[in-house]
Amino acid sequence: MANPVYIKIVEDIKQKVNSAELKPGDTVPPEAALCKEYGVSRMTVRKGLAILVNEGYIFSVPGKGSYVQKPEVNKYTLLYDEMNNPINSVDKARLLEVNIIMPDEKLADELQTTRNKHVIMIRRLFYTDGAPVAYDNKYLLYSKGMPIVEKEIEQATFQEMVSNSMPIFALKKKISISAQMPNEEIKRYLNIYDELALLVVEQKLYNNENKPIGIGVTYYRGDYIKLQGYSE
Amino acid sequence: MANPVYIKIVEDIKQKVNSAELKPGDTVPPEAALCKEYGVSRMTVRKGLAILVNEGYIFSVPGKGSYVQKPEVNKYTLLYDEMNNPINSVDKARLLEVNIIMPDEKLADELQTTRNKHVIMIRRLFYTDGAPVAYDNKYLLYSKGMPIVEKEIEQATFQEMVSNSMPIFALKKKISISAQMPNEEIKRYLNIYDELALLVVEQKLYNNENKPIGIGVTYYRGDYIKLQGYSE
DNA sequence: CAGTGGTCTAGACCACAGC
DNA sequence: CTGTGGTCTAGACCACTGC
Repeated sequence: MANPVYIKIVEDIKQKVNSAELKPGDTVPPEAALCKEYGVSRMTVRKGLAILVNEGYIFSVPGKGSYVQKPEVNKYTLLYDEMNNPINSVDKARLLEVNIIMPDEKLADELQTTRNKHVIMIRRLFYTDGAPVAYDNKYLLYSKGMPIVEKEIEQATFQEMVSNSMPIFALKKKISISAQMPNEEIKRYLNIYDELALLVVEQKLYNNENKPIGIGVTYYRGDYIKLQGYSE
Repeated sequence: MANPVYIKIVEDIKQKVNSAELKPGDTVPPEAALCKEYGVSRMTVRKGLAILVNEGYIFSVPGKGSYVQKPEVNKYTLLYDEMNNPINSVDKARLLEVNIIMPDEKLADELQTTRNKHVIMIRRLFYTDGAPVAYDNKYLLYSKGMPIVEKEIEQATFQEMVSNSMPIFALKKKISISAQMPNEEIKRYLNIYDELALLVVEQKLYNNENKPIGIGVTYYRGDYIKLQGYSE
């Protein structure tokens, strides 16, 4: 028993929850009671409860007590890297086009900017074993320090493209995943002759004031990519 | 400034990280220094640092110090509910088949069971506005207390199917997402006459000893579903 | 050895719930 | 009012690191 006391408290309560001895909505014994039960000071008990709060097992209401939380059954941790996925990896990227453009109305709207502000457009192809596996299209609000040198852009992930002008920690991202059929242009780029589905991943990057700074769509050959996630 | 001191400490350090004044790998000032700087006791400083550890900003090494963490750029929180997604919801489910079967070798292997153990097979269709939008296929290890009453199964999510026999908190889940073309059977079920891609979501459920207790695959019409996630 | 973080105590005062 | 959780103190001892 090298474990600290608060870990014991955490494990005991987890076990009670997992065995349904404590059900969602039930009250956890008050801190004072746990102090007595384990013969420890209140700070030690609170450290244990803090861990349970963090892991989503319980929540506390000041003045009332601590309660067993309803589990968040629909939340998963998804691992997504533009150029690496569990069944395949991009080994080469080729720049099709990089341009500074004025956004059309739809794009200006999505980026919460105006039509007279510069936007960098990047179009790339990703390759695995010499074969094109994904078509990638990004739009970035132009700001100083951005890489517009082709060499720098070619192999960069979305994060890396903006990280020159802002620290990566301040980035918020949204992602949305869907399945589509390829249009003629994408069929050409990805050498698709038969029927093949695309996995489409849209990314939107925001700064820490929640202003969008870039959007991107990557179209993956369905036989190339598999995204994976987990919960607990 | 109604905020407690430790929140102030958290915000100050976050700001330093976000502004690149502290870069990944840099040392955070030792606790004793922060105590002096803020004129508070060590426990208060430690509470602040604990939050930063939890949020992935820093990590601590006993005997050495605390360091700024490299951000986990590839982790997203994905919201996935079999019957609800951001652009649509299932309003009706129809049971195609429920059966107790003996698994073939591949299935027995995936469920880490043997071919003489009972497995429940469930096949369903999900509907939105009267039209079929997804075909769902699940295999559950049979255990006592499981719902094999058709009424109960029809509208149940994967979690709910097993929650009678085990508390939902003890569930671990893996999910994998891909895009495929429908086969003839699925085309029939989902009324697909043209070219339409499927978004395929595989789920695998484990108990808290990491033994698989069920696997399921749901085939969604690509024009029906969009999965969404976020980071930060 | 001194400096670091990890654990823990035995108090304190506060704001808030509910009676 | 009592009981609850939230914040905070001023110490303590430990194990580990690096010199």
